[in-house]
Amino acid sequence: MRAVADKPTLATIAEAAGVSRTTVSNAYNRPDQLTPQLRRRILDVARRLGYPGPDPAGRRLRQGRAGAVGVLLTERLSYAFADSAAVAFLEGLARRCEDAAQALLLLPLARGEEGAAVVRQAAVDAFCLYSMPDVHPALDAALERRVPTVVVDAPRNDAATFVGVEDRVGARAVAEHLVALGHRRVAVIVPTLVLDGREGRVDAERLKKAAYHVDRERLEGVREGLEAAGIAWEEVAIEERANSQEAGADAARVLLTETPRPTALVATTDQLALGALRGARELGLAVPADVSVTGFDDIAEAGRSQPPLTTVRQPLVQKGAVAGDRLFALLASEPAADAVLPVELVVRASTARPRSSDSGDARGRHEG
Amino acid sequence: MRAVADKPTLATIAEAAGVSRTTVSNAYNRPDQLTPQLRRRILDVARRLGYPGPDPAGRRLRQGRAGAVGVLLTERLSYAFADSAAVAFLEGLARRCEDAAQALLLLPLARGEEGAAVVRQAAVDAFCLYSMPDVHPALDAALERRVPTVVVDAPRNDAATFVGVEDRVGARAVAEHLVALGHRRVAVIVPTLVLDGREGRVDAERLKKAAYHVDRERLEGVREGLEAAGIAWEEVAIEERANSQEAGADAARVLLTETPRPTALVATTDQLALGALRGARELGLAVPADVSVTGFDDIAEAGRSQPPLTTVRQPLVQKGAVAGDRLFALLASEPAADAVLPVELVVRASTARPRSSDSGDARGRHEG
DNA sequence: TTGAAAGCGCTACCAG
DNA sequence: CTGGTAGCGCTTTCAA
Repeated sequence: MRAVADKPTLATIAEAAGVSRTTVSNAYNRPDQLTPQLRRRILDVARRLGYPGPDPAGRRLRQGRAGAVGVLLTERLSYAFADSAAVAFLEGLARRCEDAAQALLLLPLARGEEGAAVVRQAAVDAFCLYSMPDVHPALDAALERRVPTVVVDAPRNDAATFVGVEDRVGARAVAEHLVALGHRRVAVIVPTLVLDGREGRVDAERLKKAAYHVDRERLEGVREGLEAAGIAWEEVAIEERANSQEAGADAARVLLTETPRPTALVATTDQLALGALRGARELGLAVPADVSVTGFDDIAEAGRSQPPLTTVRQPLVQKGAVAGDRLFALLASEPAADAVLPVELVVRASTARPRSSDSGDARGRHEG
Repeated sequence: MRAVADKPTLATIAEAAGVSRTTVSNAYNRPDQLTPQLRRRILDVARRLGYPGPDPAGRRLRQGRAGAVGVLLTERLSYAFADSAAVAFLEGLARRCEDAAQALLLLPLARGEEGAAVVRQAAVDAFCLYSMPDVHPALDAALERRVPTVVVDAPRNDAATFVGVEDRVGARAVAEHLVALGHRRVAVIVPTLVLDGREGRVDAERLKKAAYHVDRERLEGVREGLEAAGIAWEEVAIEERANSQEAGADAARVLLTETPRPTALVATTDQLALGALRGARELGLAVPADVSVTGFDDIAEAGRSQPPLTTVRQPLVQKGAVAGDRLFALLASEPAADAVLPVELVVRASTARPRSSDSGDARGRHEG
């Protein structure tokens, strides 16, 4: 007497239906290989015994394909969902996955060895690494798996196809735009540069430790744009904050209550910029009359804020779609070239000439 | 001579290192079971041979656990990422998954048999079904898997734990709020009710076909609130649109150019309501002076719009976290009771008394 | 159209 | 601390 309590398997059904395991398997996966009546009979037996269909684990092992793409997002998975840019990227990637009937395995990214273990054990055919820090155990673990891998934004790696945007070009364009308007006293707000999550003023040493390629590029772009106009980078105040609107507002409050007050705030993400807009308003400052504010990314909300945000548009959804294209090309053993997508300065109403009394930075020198 | 080109497996490494497969396995999974030197030697051999570590598929089969939770989102996966409410839900769910070191397998939801196949083949330990239509092949496929399952929002099912919110209560509160302000001519905007994606005016027949429990509940709540004030439900105009701001603006333009013009627009999602705000503005109508607008969900943007949106707050992130709690309780063979989370009417600046000339619906009768 | 045999790559168990 | 054995549940030949 066999134990009825055991979970039924293909063999259970085969025996109960008086056919071979092959036939049961075919009933599920190749309906054309057996008569409809037999198929029906087998499926009925399966239902009666509570058989949930062929166990994916067995099939996976046998077929050698997982049917899923692994995704590593920046750092904490839950943070990614609070970041419009990451979500828009996922939207694009998901479109391609839908077309290919592939699932998206989002991996939780614990710091340290544990995070690496999750990646090593992930049942995936490929990896998509989105905006990861330069060094991270999970990153190495993914690369060691030697499956087709696409890196989005960072870090660039010989073993993986790269998809990114012209971060530096965009940031420089923002700086040049402000300079052209006559701004000389510019302050910068960036998302936390290092995994320690520290917030506050960024000094040269801290800058060197910046863990994300994207942050470094955008800062470098701003620097190029300002220095080209003869503005000393060392004197530009940089505040780092968690990448949220609340934090952006806080950074703006800090920067805008310093003397001399900056005439322009360059945030390297729209989230921070939208927060800065609010922070300025809370101080009773008008944007752009009292202070100009710029962002980066052009998330949907950037075009709807009051005032609408001057920012750098990067094709977020398209970036996800391109990453998906590259991934599936790789999976099909086709070549997948790196892609660097163009950005575009979008001038809206959050930037304007500084008040004439504010232009130049002479007063700043006096008070400094 | 064995083919060197073959992908290395545990056995390959074991042979090359002159140890058993067990020992190699232990080197990866139970470092404390062998001397550091031996472990190091084995790992070196593995690296040299390009062995990417134990294949997850084999382990899965052996251990019987997948290490992932399957998620089915509404309809198209890519649409979900464009829906702030769904994204906030995912944020909450992701938090719990991180804590449990479980991955999130997002399944692409093709219509028809193909969609069901994806679900049947998904390597997961549990399912979370988020706001699915009443009938969908993938839904049945998930339930047939007989793994722990949590249904969020809909459809309620005996085989799964339910997590939802007081949709009807919230919608009724909105209607009562408007009625209390003196509104009599109210029009409604809902997301597309049926999977055919049709947009436009909703008649009684169409209403009966509504595929989503949430939509039905919210409409029912509005109806209750209006009828309690003696407003005839049959005369309330209902427009259905894709759940985007653009579509909401379009619906508002249609409704607000009809005669008599409604004095209040009730949208059953914030996305639609935010669009309606814009639609009204584009017609040169002031909110709330000329027309009141309400939403549902209280997504982040609802508090930042111009004017800030009167809406019903549902705890989106918390809903995801609770779903995760239930899921992991189920996985631990613990009881997991249904949860219906409370909602709260949040009155902001998008609602006000109608102009005195507009109050009552007498004029409407004349013109109709 | 059906069935028998042969593993896919791994880990749990138990004996040394 | 190490190794041999025995499957996990499935699909894919190939032969009948």
